Amino acid sequence: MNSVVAINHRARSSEQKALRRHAVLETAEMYFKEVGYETFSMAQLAKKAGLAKGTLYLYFKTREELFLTLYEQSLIRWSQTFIETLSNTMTSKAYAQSLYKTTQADGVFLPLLIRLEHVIEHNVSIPRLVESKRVFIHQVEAIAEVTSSALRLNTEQALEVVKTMGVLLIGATQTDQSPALDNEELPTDVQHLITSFSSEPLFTKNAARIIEGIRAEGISGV
Amino acid sequence: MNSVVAINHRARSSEQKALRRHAVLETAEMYFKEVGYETFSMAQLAKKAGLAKGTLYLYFKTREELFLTLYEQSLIRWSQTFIETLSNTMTSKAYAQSLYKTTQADGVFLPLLIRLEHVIEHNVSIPRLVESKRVFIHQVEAIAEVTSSALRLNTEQALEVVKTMGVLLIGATQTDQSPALDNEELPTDVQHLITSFSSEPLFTKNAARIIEGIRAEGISGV
DNA sequence: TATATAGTTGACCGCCGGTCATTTAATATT
DNA sequence: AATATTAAATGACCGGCGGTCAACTATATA
Repeated sequence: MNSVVAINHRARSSEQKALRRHAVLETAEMYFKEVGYETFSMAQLAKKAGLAKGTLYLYFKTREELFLTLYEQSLIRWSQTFIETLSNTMTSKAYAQSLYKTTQADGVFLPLLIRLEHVIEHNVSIPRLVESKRVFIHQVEAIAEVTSSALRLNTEQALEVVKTMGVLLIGATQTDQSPALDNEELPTDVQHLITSFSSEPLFTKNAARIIEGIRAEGISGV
Repeated sequence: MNSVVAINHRARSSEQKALRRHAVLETAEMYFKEVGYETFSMAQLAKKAGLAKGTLYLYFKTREELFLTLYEQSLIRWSQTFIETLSNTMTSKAYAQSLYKTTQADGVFLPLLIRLEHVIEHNVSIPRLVESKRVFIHQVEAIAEVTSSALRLNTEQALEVVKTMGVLLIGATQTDQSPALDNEELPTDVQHLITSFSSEPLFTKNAARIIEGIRAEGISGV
């Protein structure tokens, strides 16, 4: 039940506070993976972390600032993982597949990315938002640099690819968020619709089209 | 305050009930345009509609079923508008621009589309969900048919274009959902980021790339 | 006018995110 | 060792949420 193992009693030094904050984030991530964004409650998190609800608000101003922190962590974590999968010469398809696969493997990144702009950012202080955007800029630039050599594009093109992949990813994985209707309670026409919106081919096919489009524009000088 | 003009007293016939339901939906749409999805409350809606809260639940099982209905209405409305803008021979760019412009013009369609799969569909009965999916299928097919002649693509290609445009639209307009920070309280690097994610060029550029990609695949027989 | 039917109501429920006076553990001072 | 000081932690409390349902009452019928 109690996931706060680092500190048993009061956190006094800033070091101890950082540890406690970290422990809360770990518990929150586990809990989030269990129940998802909408069901996640601060009272439940407090219980799971072995703290009182009020204590959570000593470490995070709002529920959304907590989620923004989780998002940042997952963005950084995923970026590193993705970059490690990139080699010096790749096809657009291989690039897109690796991007898709690594985002899917991280159980936190995509669900938070999808909710970032229309939910999470709306209950967060402006300085905190600015800080988060800067983390985003930094990660995008890091990915763009490796993308440049992976796909043999100039810096500008690589940057556009990375930004566009993010956009496409959000759109393509939207369908994965539908309620799980494992059983065969759906009529065949609707089942067919759902399979035709399968996110994996939807993403990889169009990612390749976009990358090739950007590459072609670079050649012709558009 | 009271937007229910059609019926002053009890709705007894199924006709009157339909009228009242319709009046509630109209009030809900106005109210939604005012405050958006997260702030929208059933108690406030009841007040604005001049009804008791409990009465709303005679016409809609849940808040989400109400939103699903608003979404369906806006989908149908937008589809018709969009189809009317299509001519028999268009460039990919003109097609994409018209699609973008018409969705932006409808203040309800996009905000609900974005929340459809990960919020709205999760508190809705399965029969109602199936019904909604069928409306979606029908609209997609109608748009695909006109798209086919507008972009000179075969049926299959046109269908893929329409589905993909939806995905891209959701991704590209994500940034528009960020909190409005009109003033100059943001540092220039973050401002630059935001403008570089401007949804209009993001959508139209990549829409054109994807359409041309699909067209090219058709020619080469991929 | 009396009765039956069914549309409407709003007090009520459990739970939410968030607050803050109070408690109390850990440190500093004597 | 005893005491004073500090601030981390607490949890009762707040307003508001989506949703429910016994009671009420407007209307149609007899």
